[in-house]
Parts: sequence; structure tokens; C-alpha cells
Amino acid sequence: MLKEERQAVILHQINLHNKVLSSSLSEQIQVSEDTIRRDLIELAQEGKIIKVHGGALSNSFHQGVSSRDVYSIEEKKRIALKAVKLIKDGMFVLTTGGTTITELAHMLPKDLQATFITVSLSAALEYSHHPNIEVIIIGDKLSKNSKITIGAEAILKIQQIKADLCFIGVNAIDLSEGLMDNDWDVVQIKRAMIKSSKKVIALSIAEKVNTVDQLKICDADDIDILITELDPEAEKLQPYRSRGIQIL
Amino acid sequence: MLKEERQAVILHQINLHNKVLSSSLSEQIQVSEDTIRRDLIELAQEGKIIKVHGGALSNSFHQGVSSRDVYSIEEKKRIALKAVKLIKDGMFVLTTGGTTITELAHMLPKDLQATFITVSLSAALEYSHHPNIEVIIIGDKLSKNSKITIGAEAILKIQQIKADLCFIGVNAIDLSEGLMDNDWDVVQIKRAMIKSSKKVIALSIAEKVNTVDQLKICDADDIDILITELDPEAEKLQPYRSRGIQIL
DNA sequence: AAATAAAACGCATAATCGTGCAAAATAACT
DNA sequence: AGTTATTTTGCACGATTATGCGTTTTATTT
Repeated sequence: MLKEERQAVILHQINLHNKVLSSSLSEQIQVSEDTIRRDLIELAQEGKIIKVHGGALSNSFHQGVSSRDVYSIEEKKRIALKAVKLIKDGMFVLTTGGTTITELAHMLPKDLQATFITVSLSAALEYSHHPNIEVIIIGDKLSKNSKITIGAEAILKIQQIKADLCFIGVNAIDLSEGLMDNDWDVVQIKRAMIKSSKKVIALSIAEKVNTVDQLKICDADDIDILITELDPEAEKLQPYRSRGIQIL
Repeated sequence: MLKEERQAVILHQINLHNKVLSSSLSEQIQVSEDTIRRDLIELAQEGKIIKVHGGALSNSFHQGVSSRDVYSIEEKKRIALKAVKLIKDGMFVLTTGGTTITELAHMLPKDLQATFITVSLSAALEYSHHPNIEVIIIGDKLSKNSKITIGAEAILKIQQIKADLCFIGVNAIDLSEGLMDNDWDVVQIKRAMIKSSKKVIALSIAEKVNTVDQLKICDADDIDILITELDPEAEKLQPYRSRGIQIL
């Protein structure tokens, strides 16, 4: 049997069953596991499969979400960069949805071992690319607008959690009015998350600082850390600092 | 025998079997392997075949599954088309993950009003594009491989549901062994879904029919309807029909 | 921490490849 | 036909590739 032929069979099996063991391939094709392993390595190098300990996986699952035309992506990246540093090994982290959070998810270091709990599909997908991170999805009805799960069931589940950190993607924040949003269901979720976390970190582009929206999530005081793309010493942020919020 | 004549024979053999060994050609045509090799090199230079170590392949061998594409997408579309027709307004539908299910989600009619409950992120995202469809996500730990939620919590939630339909993406199905899969957690989820549904519909490309895998999900009898891309009258499917499974 | 399984590594073996060369076959020309 | 030129073929040689085996290292499980 030709090598290429064998590799075609292997590729076929992998795409068919999504995953294969080297041992079963070896038995099936009647060649040594070494040969199978070498084939898998080649196929993996060509990007046709994903090699893992003991066998290989189909790559059709693991295609990432395109970081498409996100509004002020550069600012959000800078925010995410600061936020990432707060996460330590072993932590439980609650996160909402939104592009800033997704960016944060994207930037997590490869070796970070932590558990991320989220209501956002896109964030969950992003987290799932990191091998050492556990991802918990809060289930319930999916909100069409925000692509996060909402509802009583979700809130109940969040209440049962005690997380170390909670990253909130900010829609509007104002010193006197507090953190705000415009979707009632989303507000409930964010509130629950804040209550269930030891530390609340608000991620906001500077543009949204000192703006208001229709519904109040919580007081400014309920936030522990505020991260923007600006220098922490920036004029705009000082009122928040004097209110006792840590600025990064 | 003339060179041209011989090369014609070789080309014929290759197109017939999609591959050929230099050694077997040498024996067959009664010339040295050197000559065969030179012929293969010429044919390869003319672009008529693909030369590889030990023999040659037909051109049609490599082309086809480009790595990023979903495997046998056409078949899956045909399956999805049949499956969609089973869903009526007002129904509660449970679905697993997998590319066939995602295809199904993609093909839902715009005016369908139904509730879809799923453990799959990609399916959920696809459902959410349909304005009249309610999407419920079953929450729990996210499986890195299959991008579906798994675990006791998810199973508990599934058990609390009584759905009208349940679409199962098949990994392997065999009349005597039943429905099979290769991931323990996924098997648990699929089992729970089957138990919680009035009607179980298995979606499988014909290639997976009569194959086995490592773990058993349920007996073939537990399936109500089997959908493949083949004509329902196809030979391969008749044993399932005589077992009382409806074939579409 | 120990036991197990898989991967990586080096090495031996055999098959295949590429090259140069001379013999044979074919084509071309007188 | 006879001679020469050209192409094709088989063979010898070392180089390359593919594979399997035993050992060590690494990863995973208990």
C-alpha cells in the first residue's frame, strides 16, 4: 500500500468519525503504530488534522471565529492586555459577552490554567481554543441580540457560583448613575454575576466612560477595578479613582 | 511493446484503480521497474498522473476535501433537507452537535416557529439567525473536542425536558450494535436526549451506516427514523426498515 | 507517587529512486 | 538492404525514503 493511499484512508476515517486512535488505525490498516504516527504528524503539518496524544482529531471543529470588523478593535486589545494580567492560575472567572470580552478571551496566555464561566457563545468558543482552560457555559434561553443566554435559570445558576473575578463588558458607565445597559435581561445577568464575584472588573473603552443608558446595573462603587485603554493617570478617570475604584 | 502503448496501459490502470504500484505494473507488463518509473515520470510531467514513492496516483485522488471544508457537505445538505420537513410549528426539538446538525440548522425555513434546545455552540449560533426560533442552550462544561456542553448538570436539564423530536448526528450505526460514538461524555448526552424525546431521528451519511465505534449509545430499535442521503429504497437501508425503523 | 500508555529517538533493513552507461531496439538515411 | 543516428531499455551503483523494532523520554491515568 502506498503511503499517500494510506494517509487518504486515515484522513477519511478521521473526518468520518471526528477522532481516531493510532492503535485502531494501526490494526485496521495493518501497519505499525510508528508508521501511523508518522502519517498523523505529516497530515497535521499539512493542517489536515489535529494531532493529539493517542491519535488525532478532525480539524473541522476547531476553526476559530473571525475577528471581523470590530469597532475600535485596537483600544479593546489594549484593554484586554491589561485585563489578562489579573487572571492567575486556578481562578474561577465569570464573564459576560461583547467584543472586548472576546478579545480578552483571545489573548489569554497558552499556559494559563483557570475556569471560565460565561453566558456568551462567542466568548466560550474563544476560551475553548485554550487547552488548559475549563469552560462552563451557563444555559438558558439565547438572546438573539447579544448572543448570550438570559433568563431565570441562568441567573439561578450564576447565584450558585462564587467566582474570584468577574469581567463585565461595559455599555455605559457614569460616576453617579453607575454601570448601565439597555436590555432588561442582560442587566439581570450582569447583576447576578457581580453579586457572585469577589472582584468585579469593568472593561470599558474611554468613549463609554461618563455616558448613561436606560437601565442601571449597579452603583459605581460596586466595581472594584476599571480598565480602559487610557493611561490610568488620565484626567477622565480620576473621579473614579477618588471614589475608591482601582484604575488600570 | 511500444512505449506509447505501454504508457496508455499504465494510464488506464491508474484511472481504473486510482493508484498503482510500480512493482505490480512491472510484473504485469513484463518490463523492468526502471522503465515503469521512467514512464510514470513522463506521465507525471504531462500532468496526467501524480507520481509518488512506490507508484502513482490518479489526479482525482488528492483533489476534493480541502482541509477547511466540511467533509461530504453535499450529502449532509441532502440529509438536512429531508430532516427539515419533519419539524412543524410549535414543536420542541432537541439536537446534538456536528456538521450535519449545523447544516440542518442552516436550512430551517424562515417562517418556522419552534423551540430548539441544544448542547452545541455552533448549532445554537446557527439557530439564532432565524428570527422566529427560540433557542435554549443546555449549560455545563464545554467539551473541547466536540464543542458541545457535557456533564451531569446538562444531563439533568435534558431529563427535565419532553421534546417532540430529537435529531442525533450519527457517528456510527450498526443494526446489531446500535448507535455508537467514541466520547463517553457525548454518549451520556445523546442517551439523555433520546430518553427525553417522543421521536428520535438519526442523521447519518450512508458511509457511516454499518460501521461501529467504541461506545454504544442505544439499540437500533430506539431510533424511530433514520435519514441518509440515499434513496429510502436503497439496498443498504432495508435491514433497518425491516427492523421497524422508518427510512427517509 | 507508581503504573501504564504513548511518543520520540536512533538504528537496521528493505524497498525505491536517480544517475551514468552500455546493450538493444527503433528510426532515419544513403 | 546496409549503415548510421537516435531512442529506449536494463543494469549497476550509491543515495534516498519508508518502515519496523528496541530503548528512552514524556504524557496520562490510578
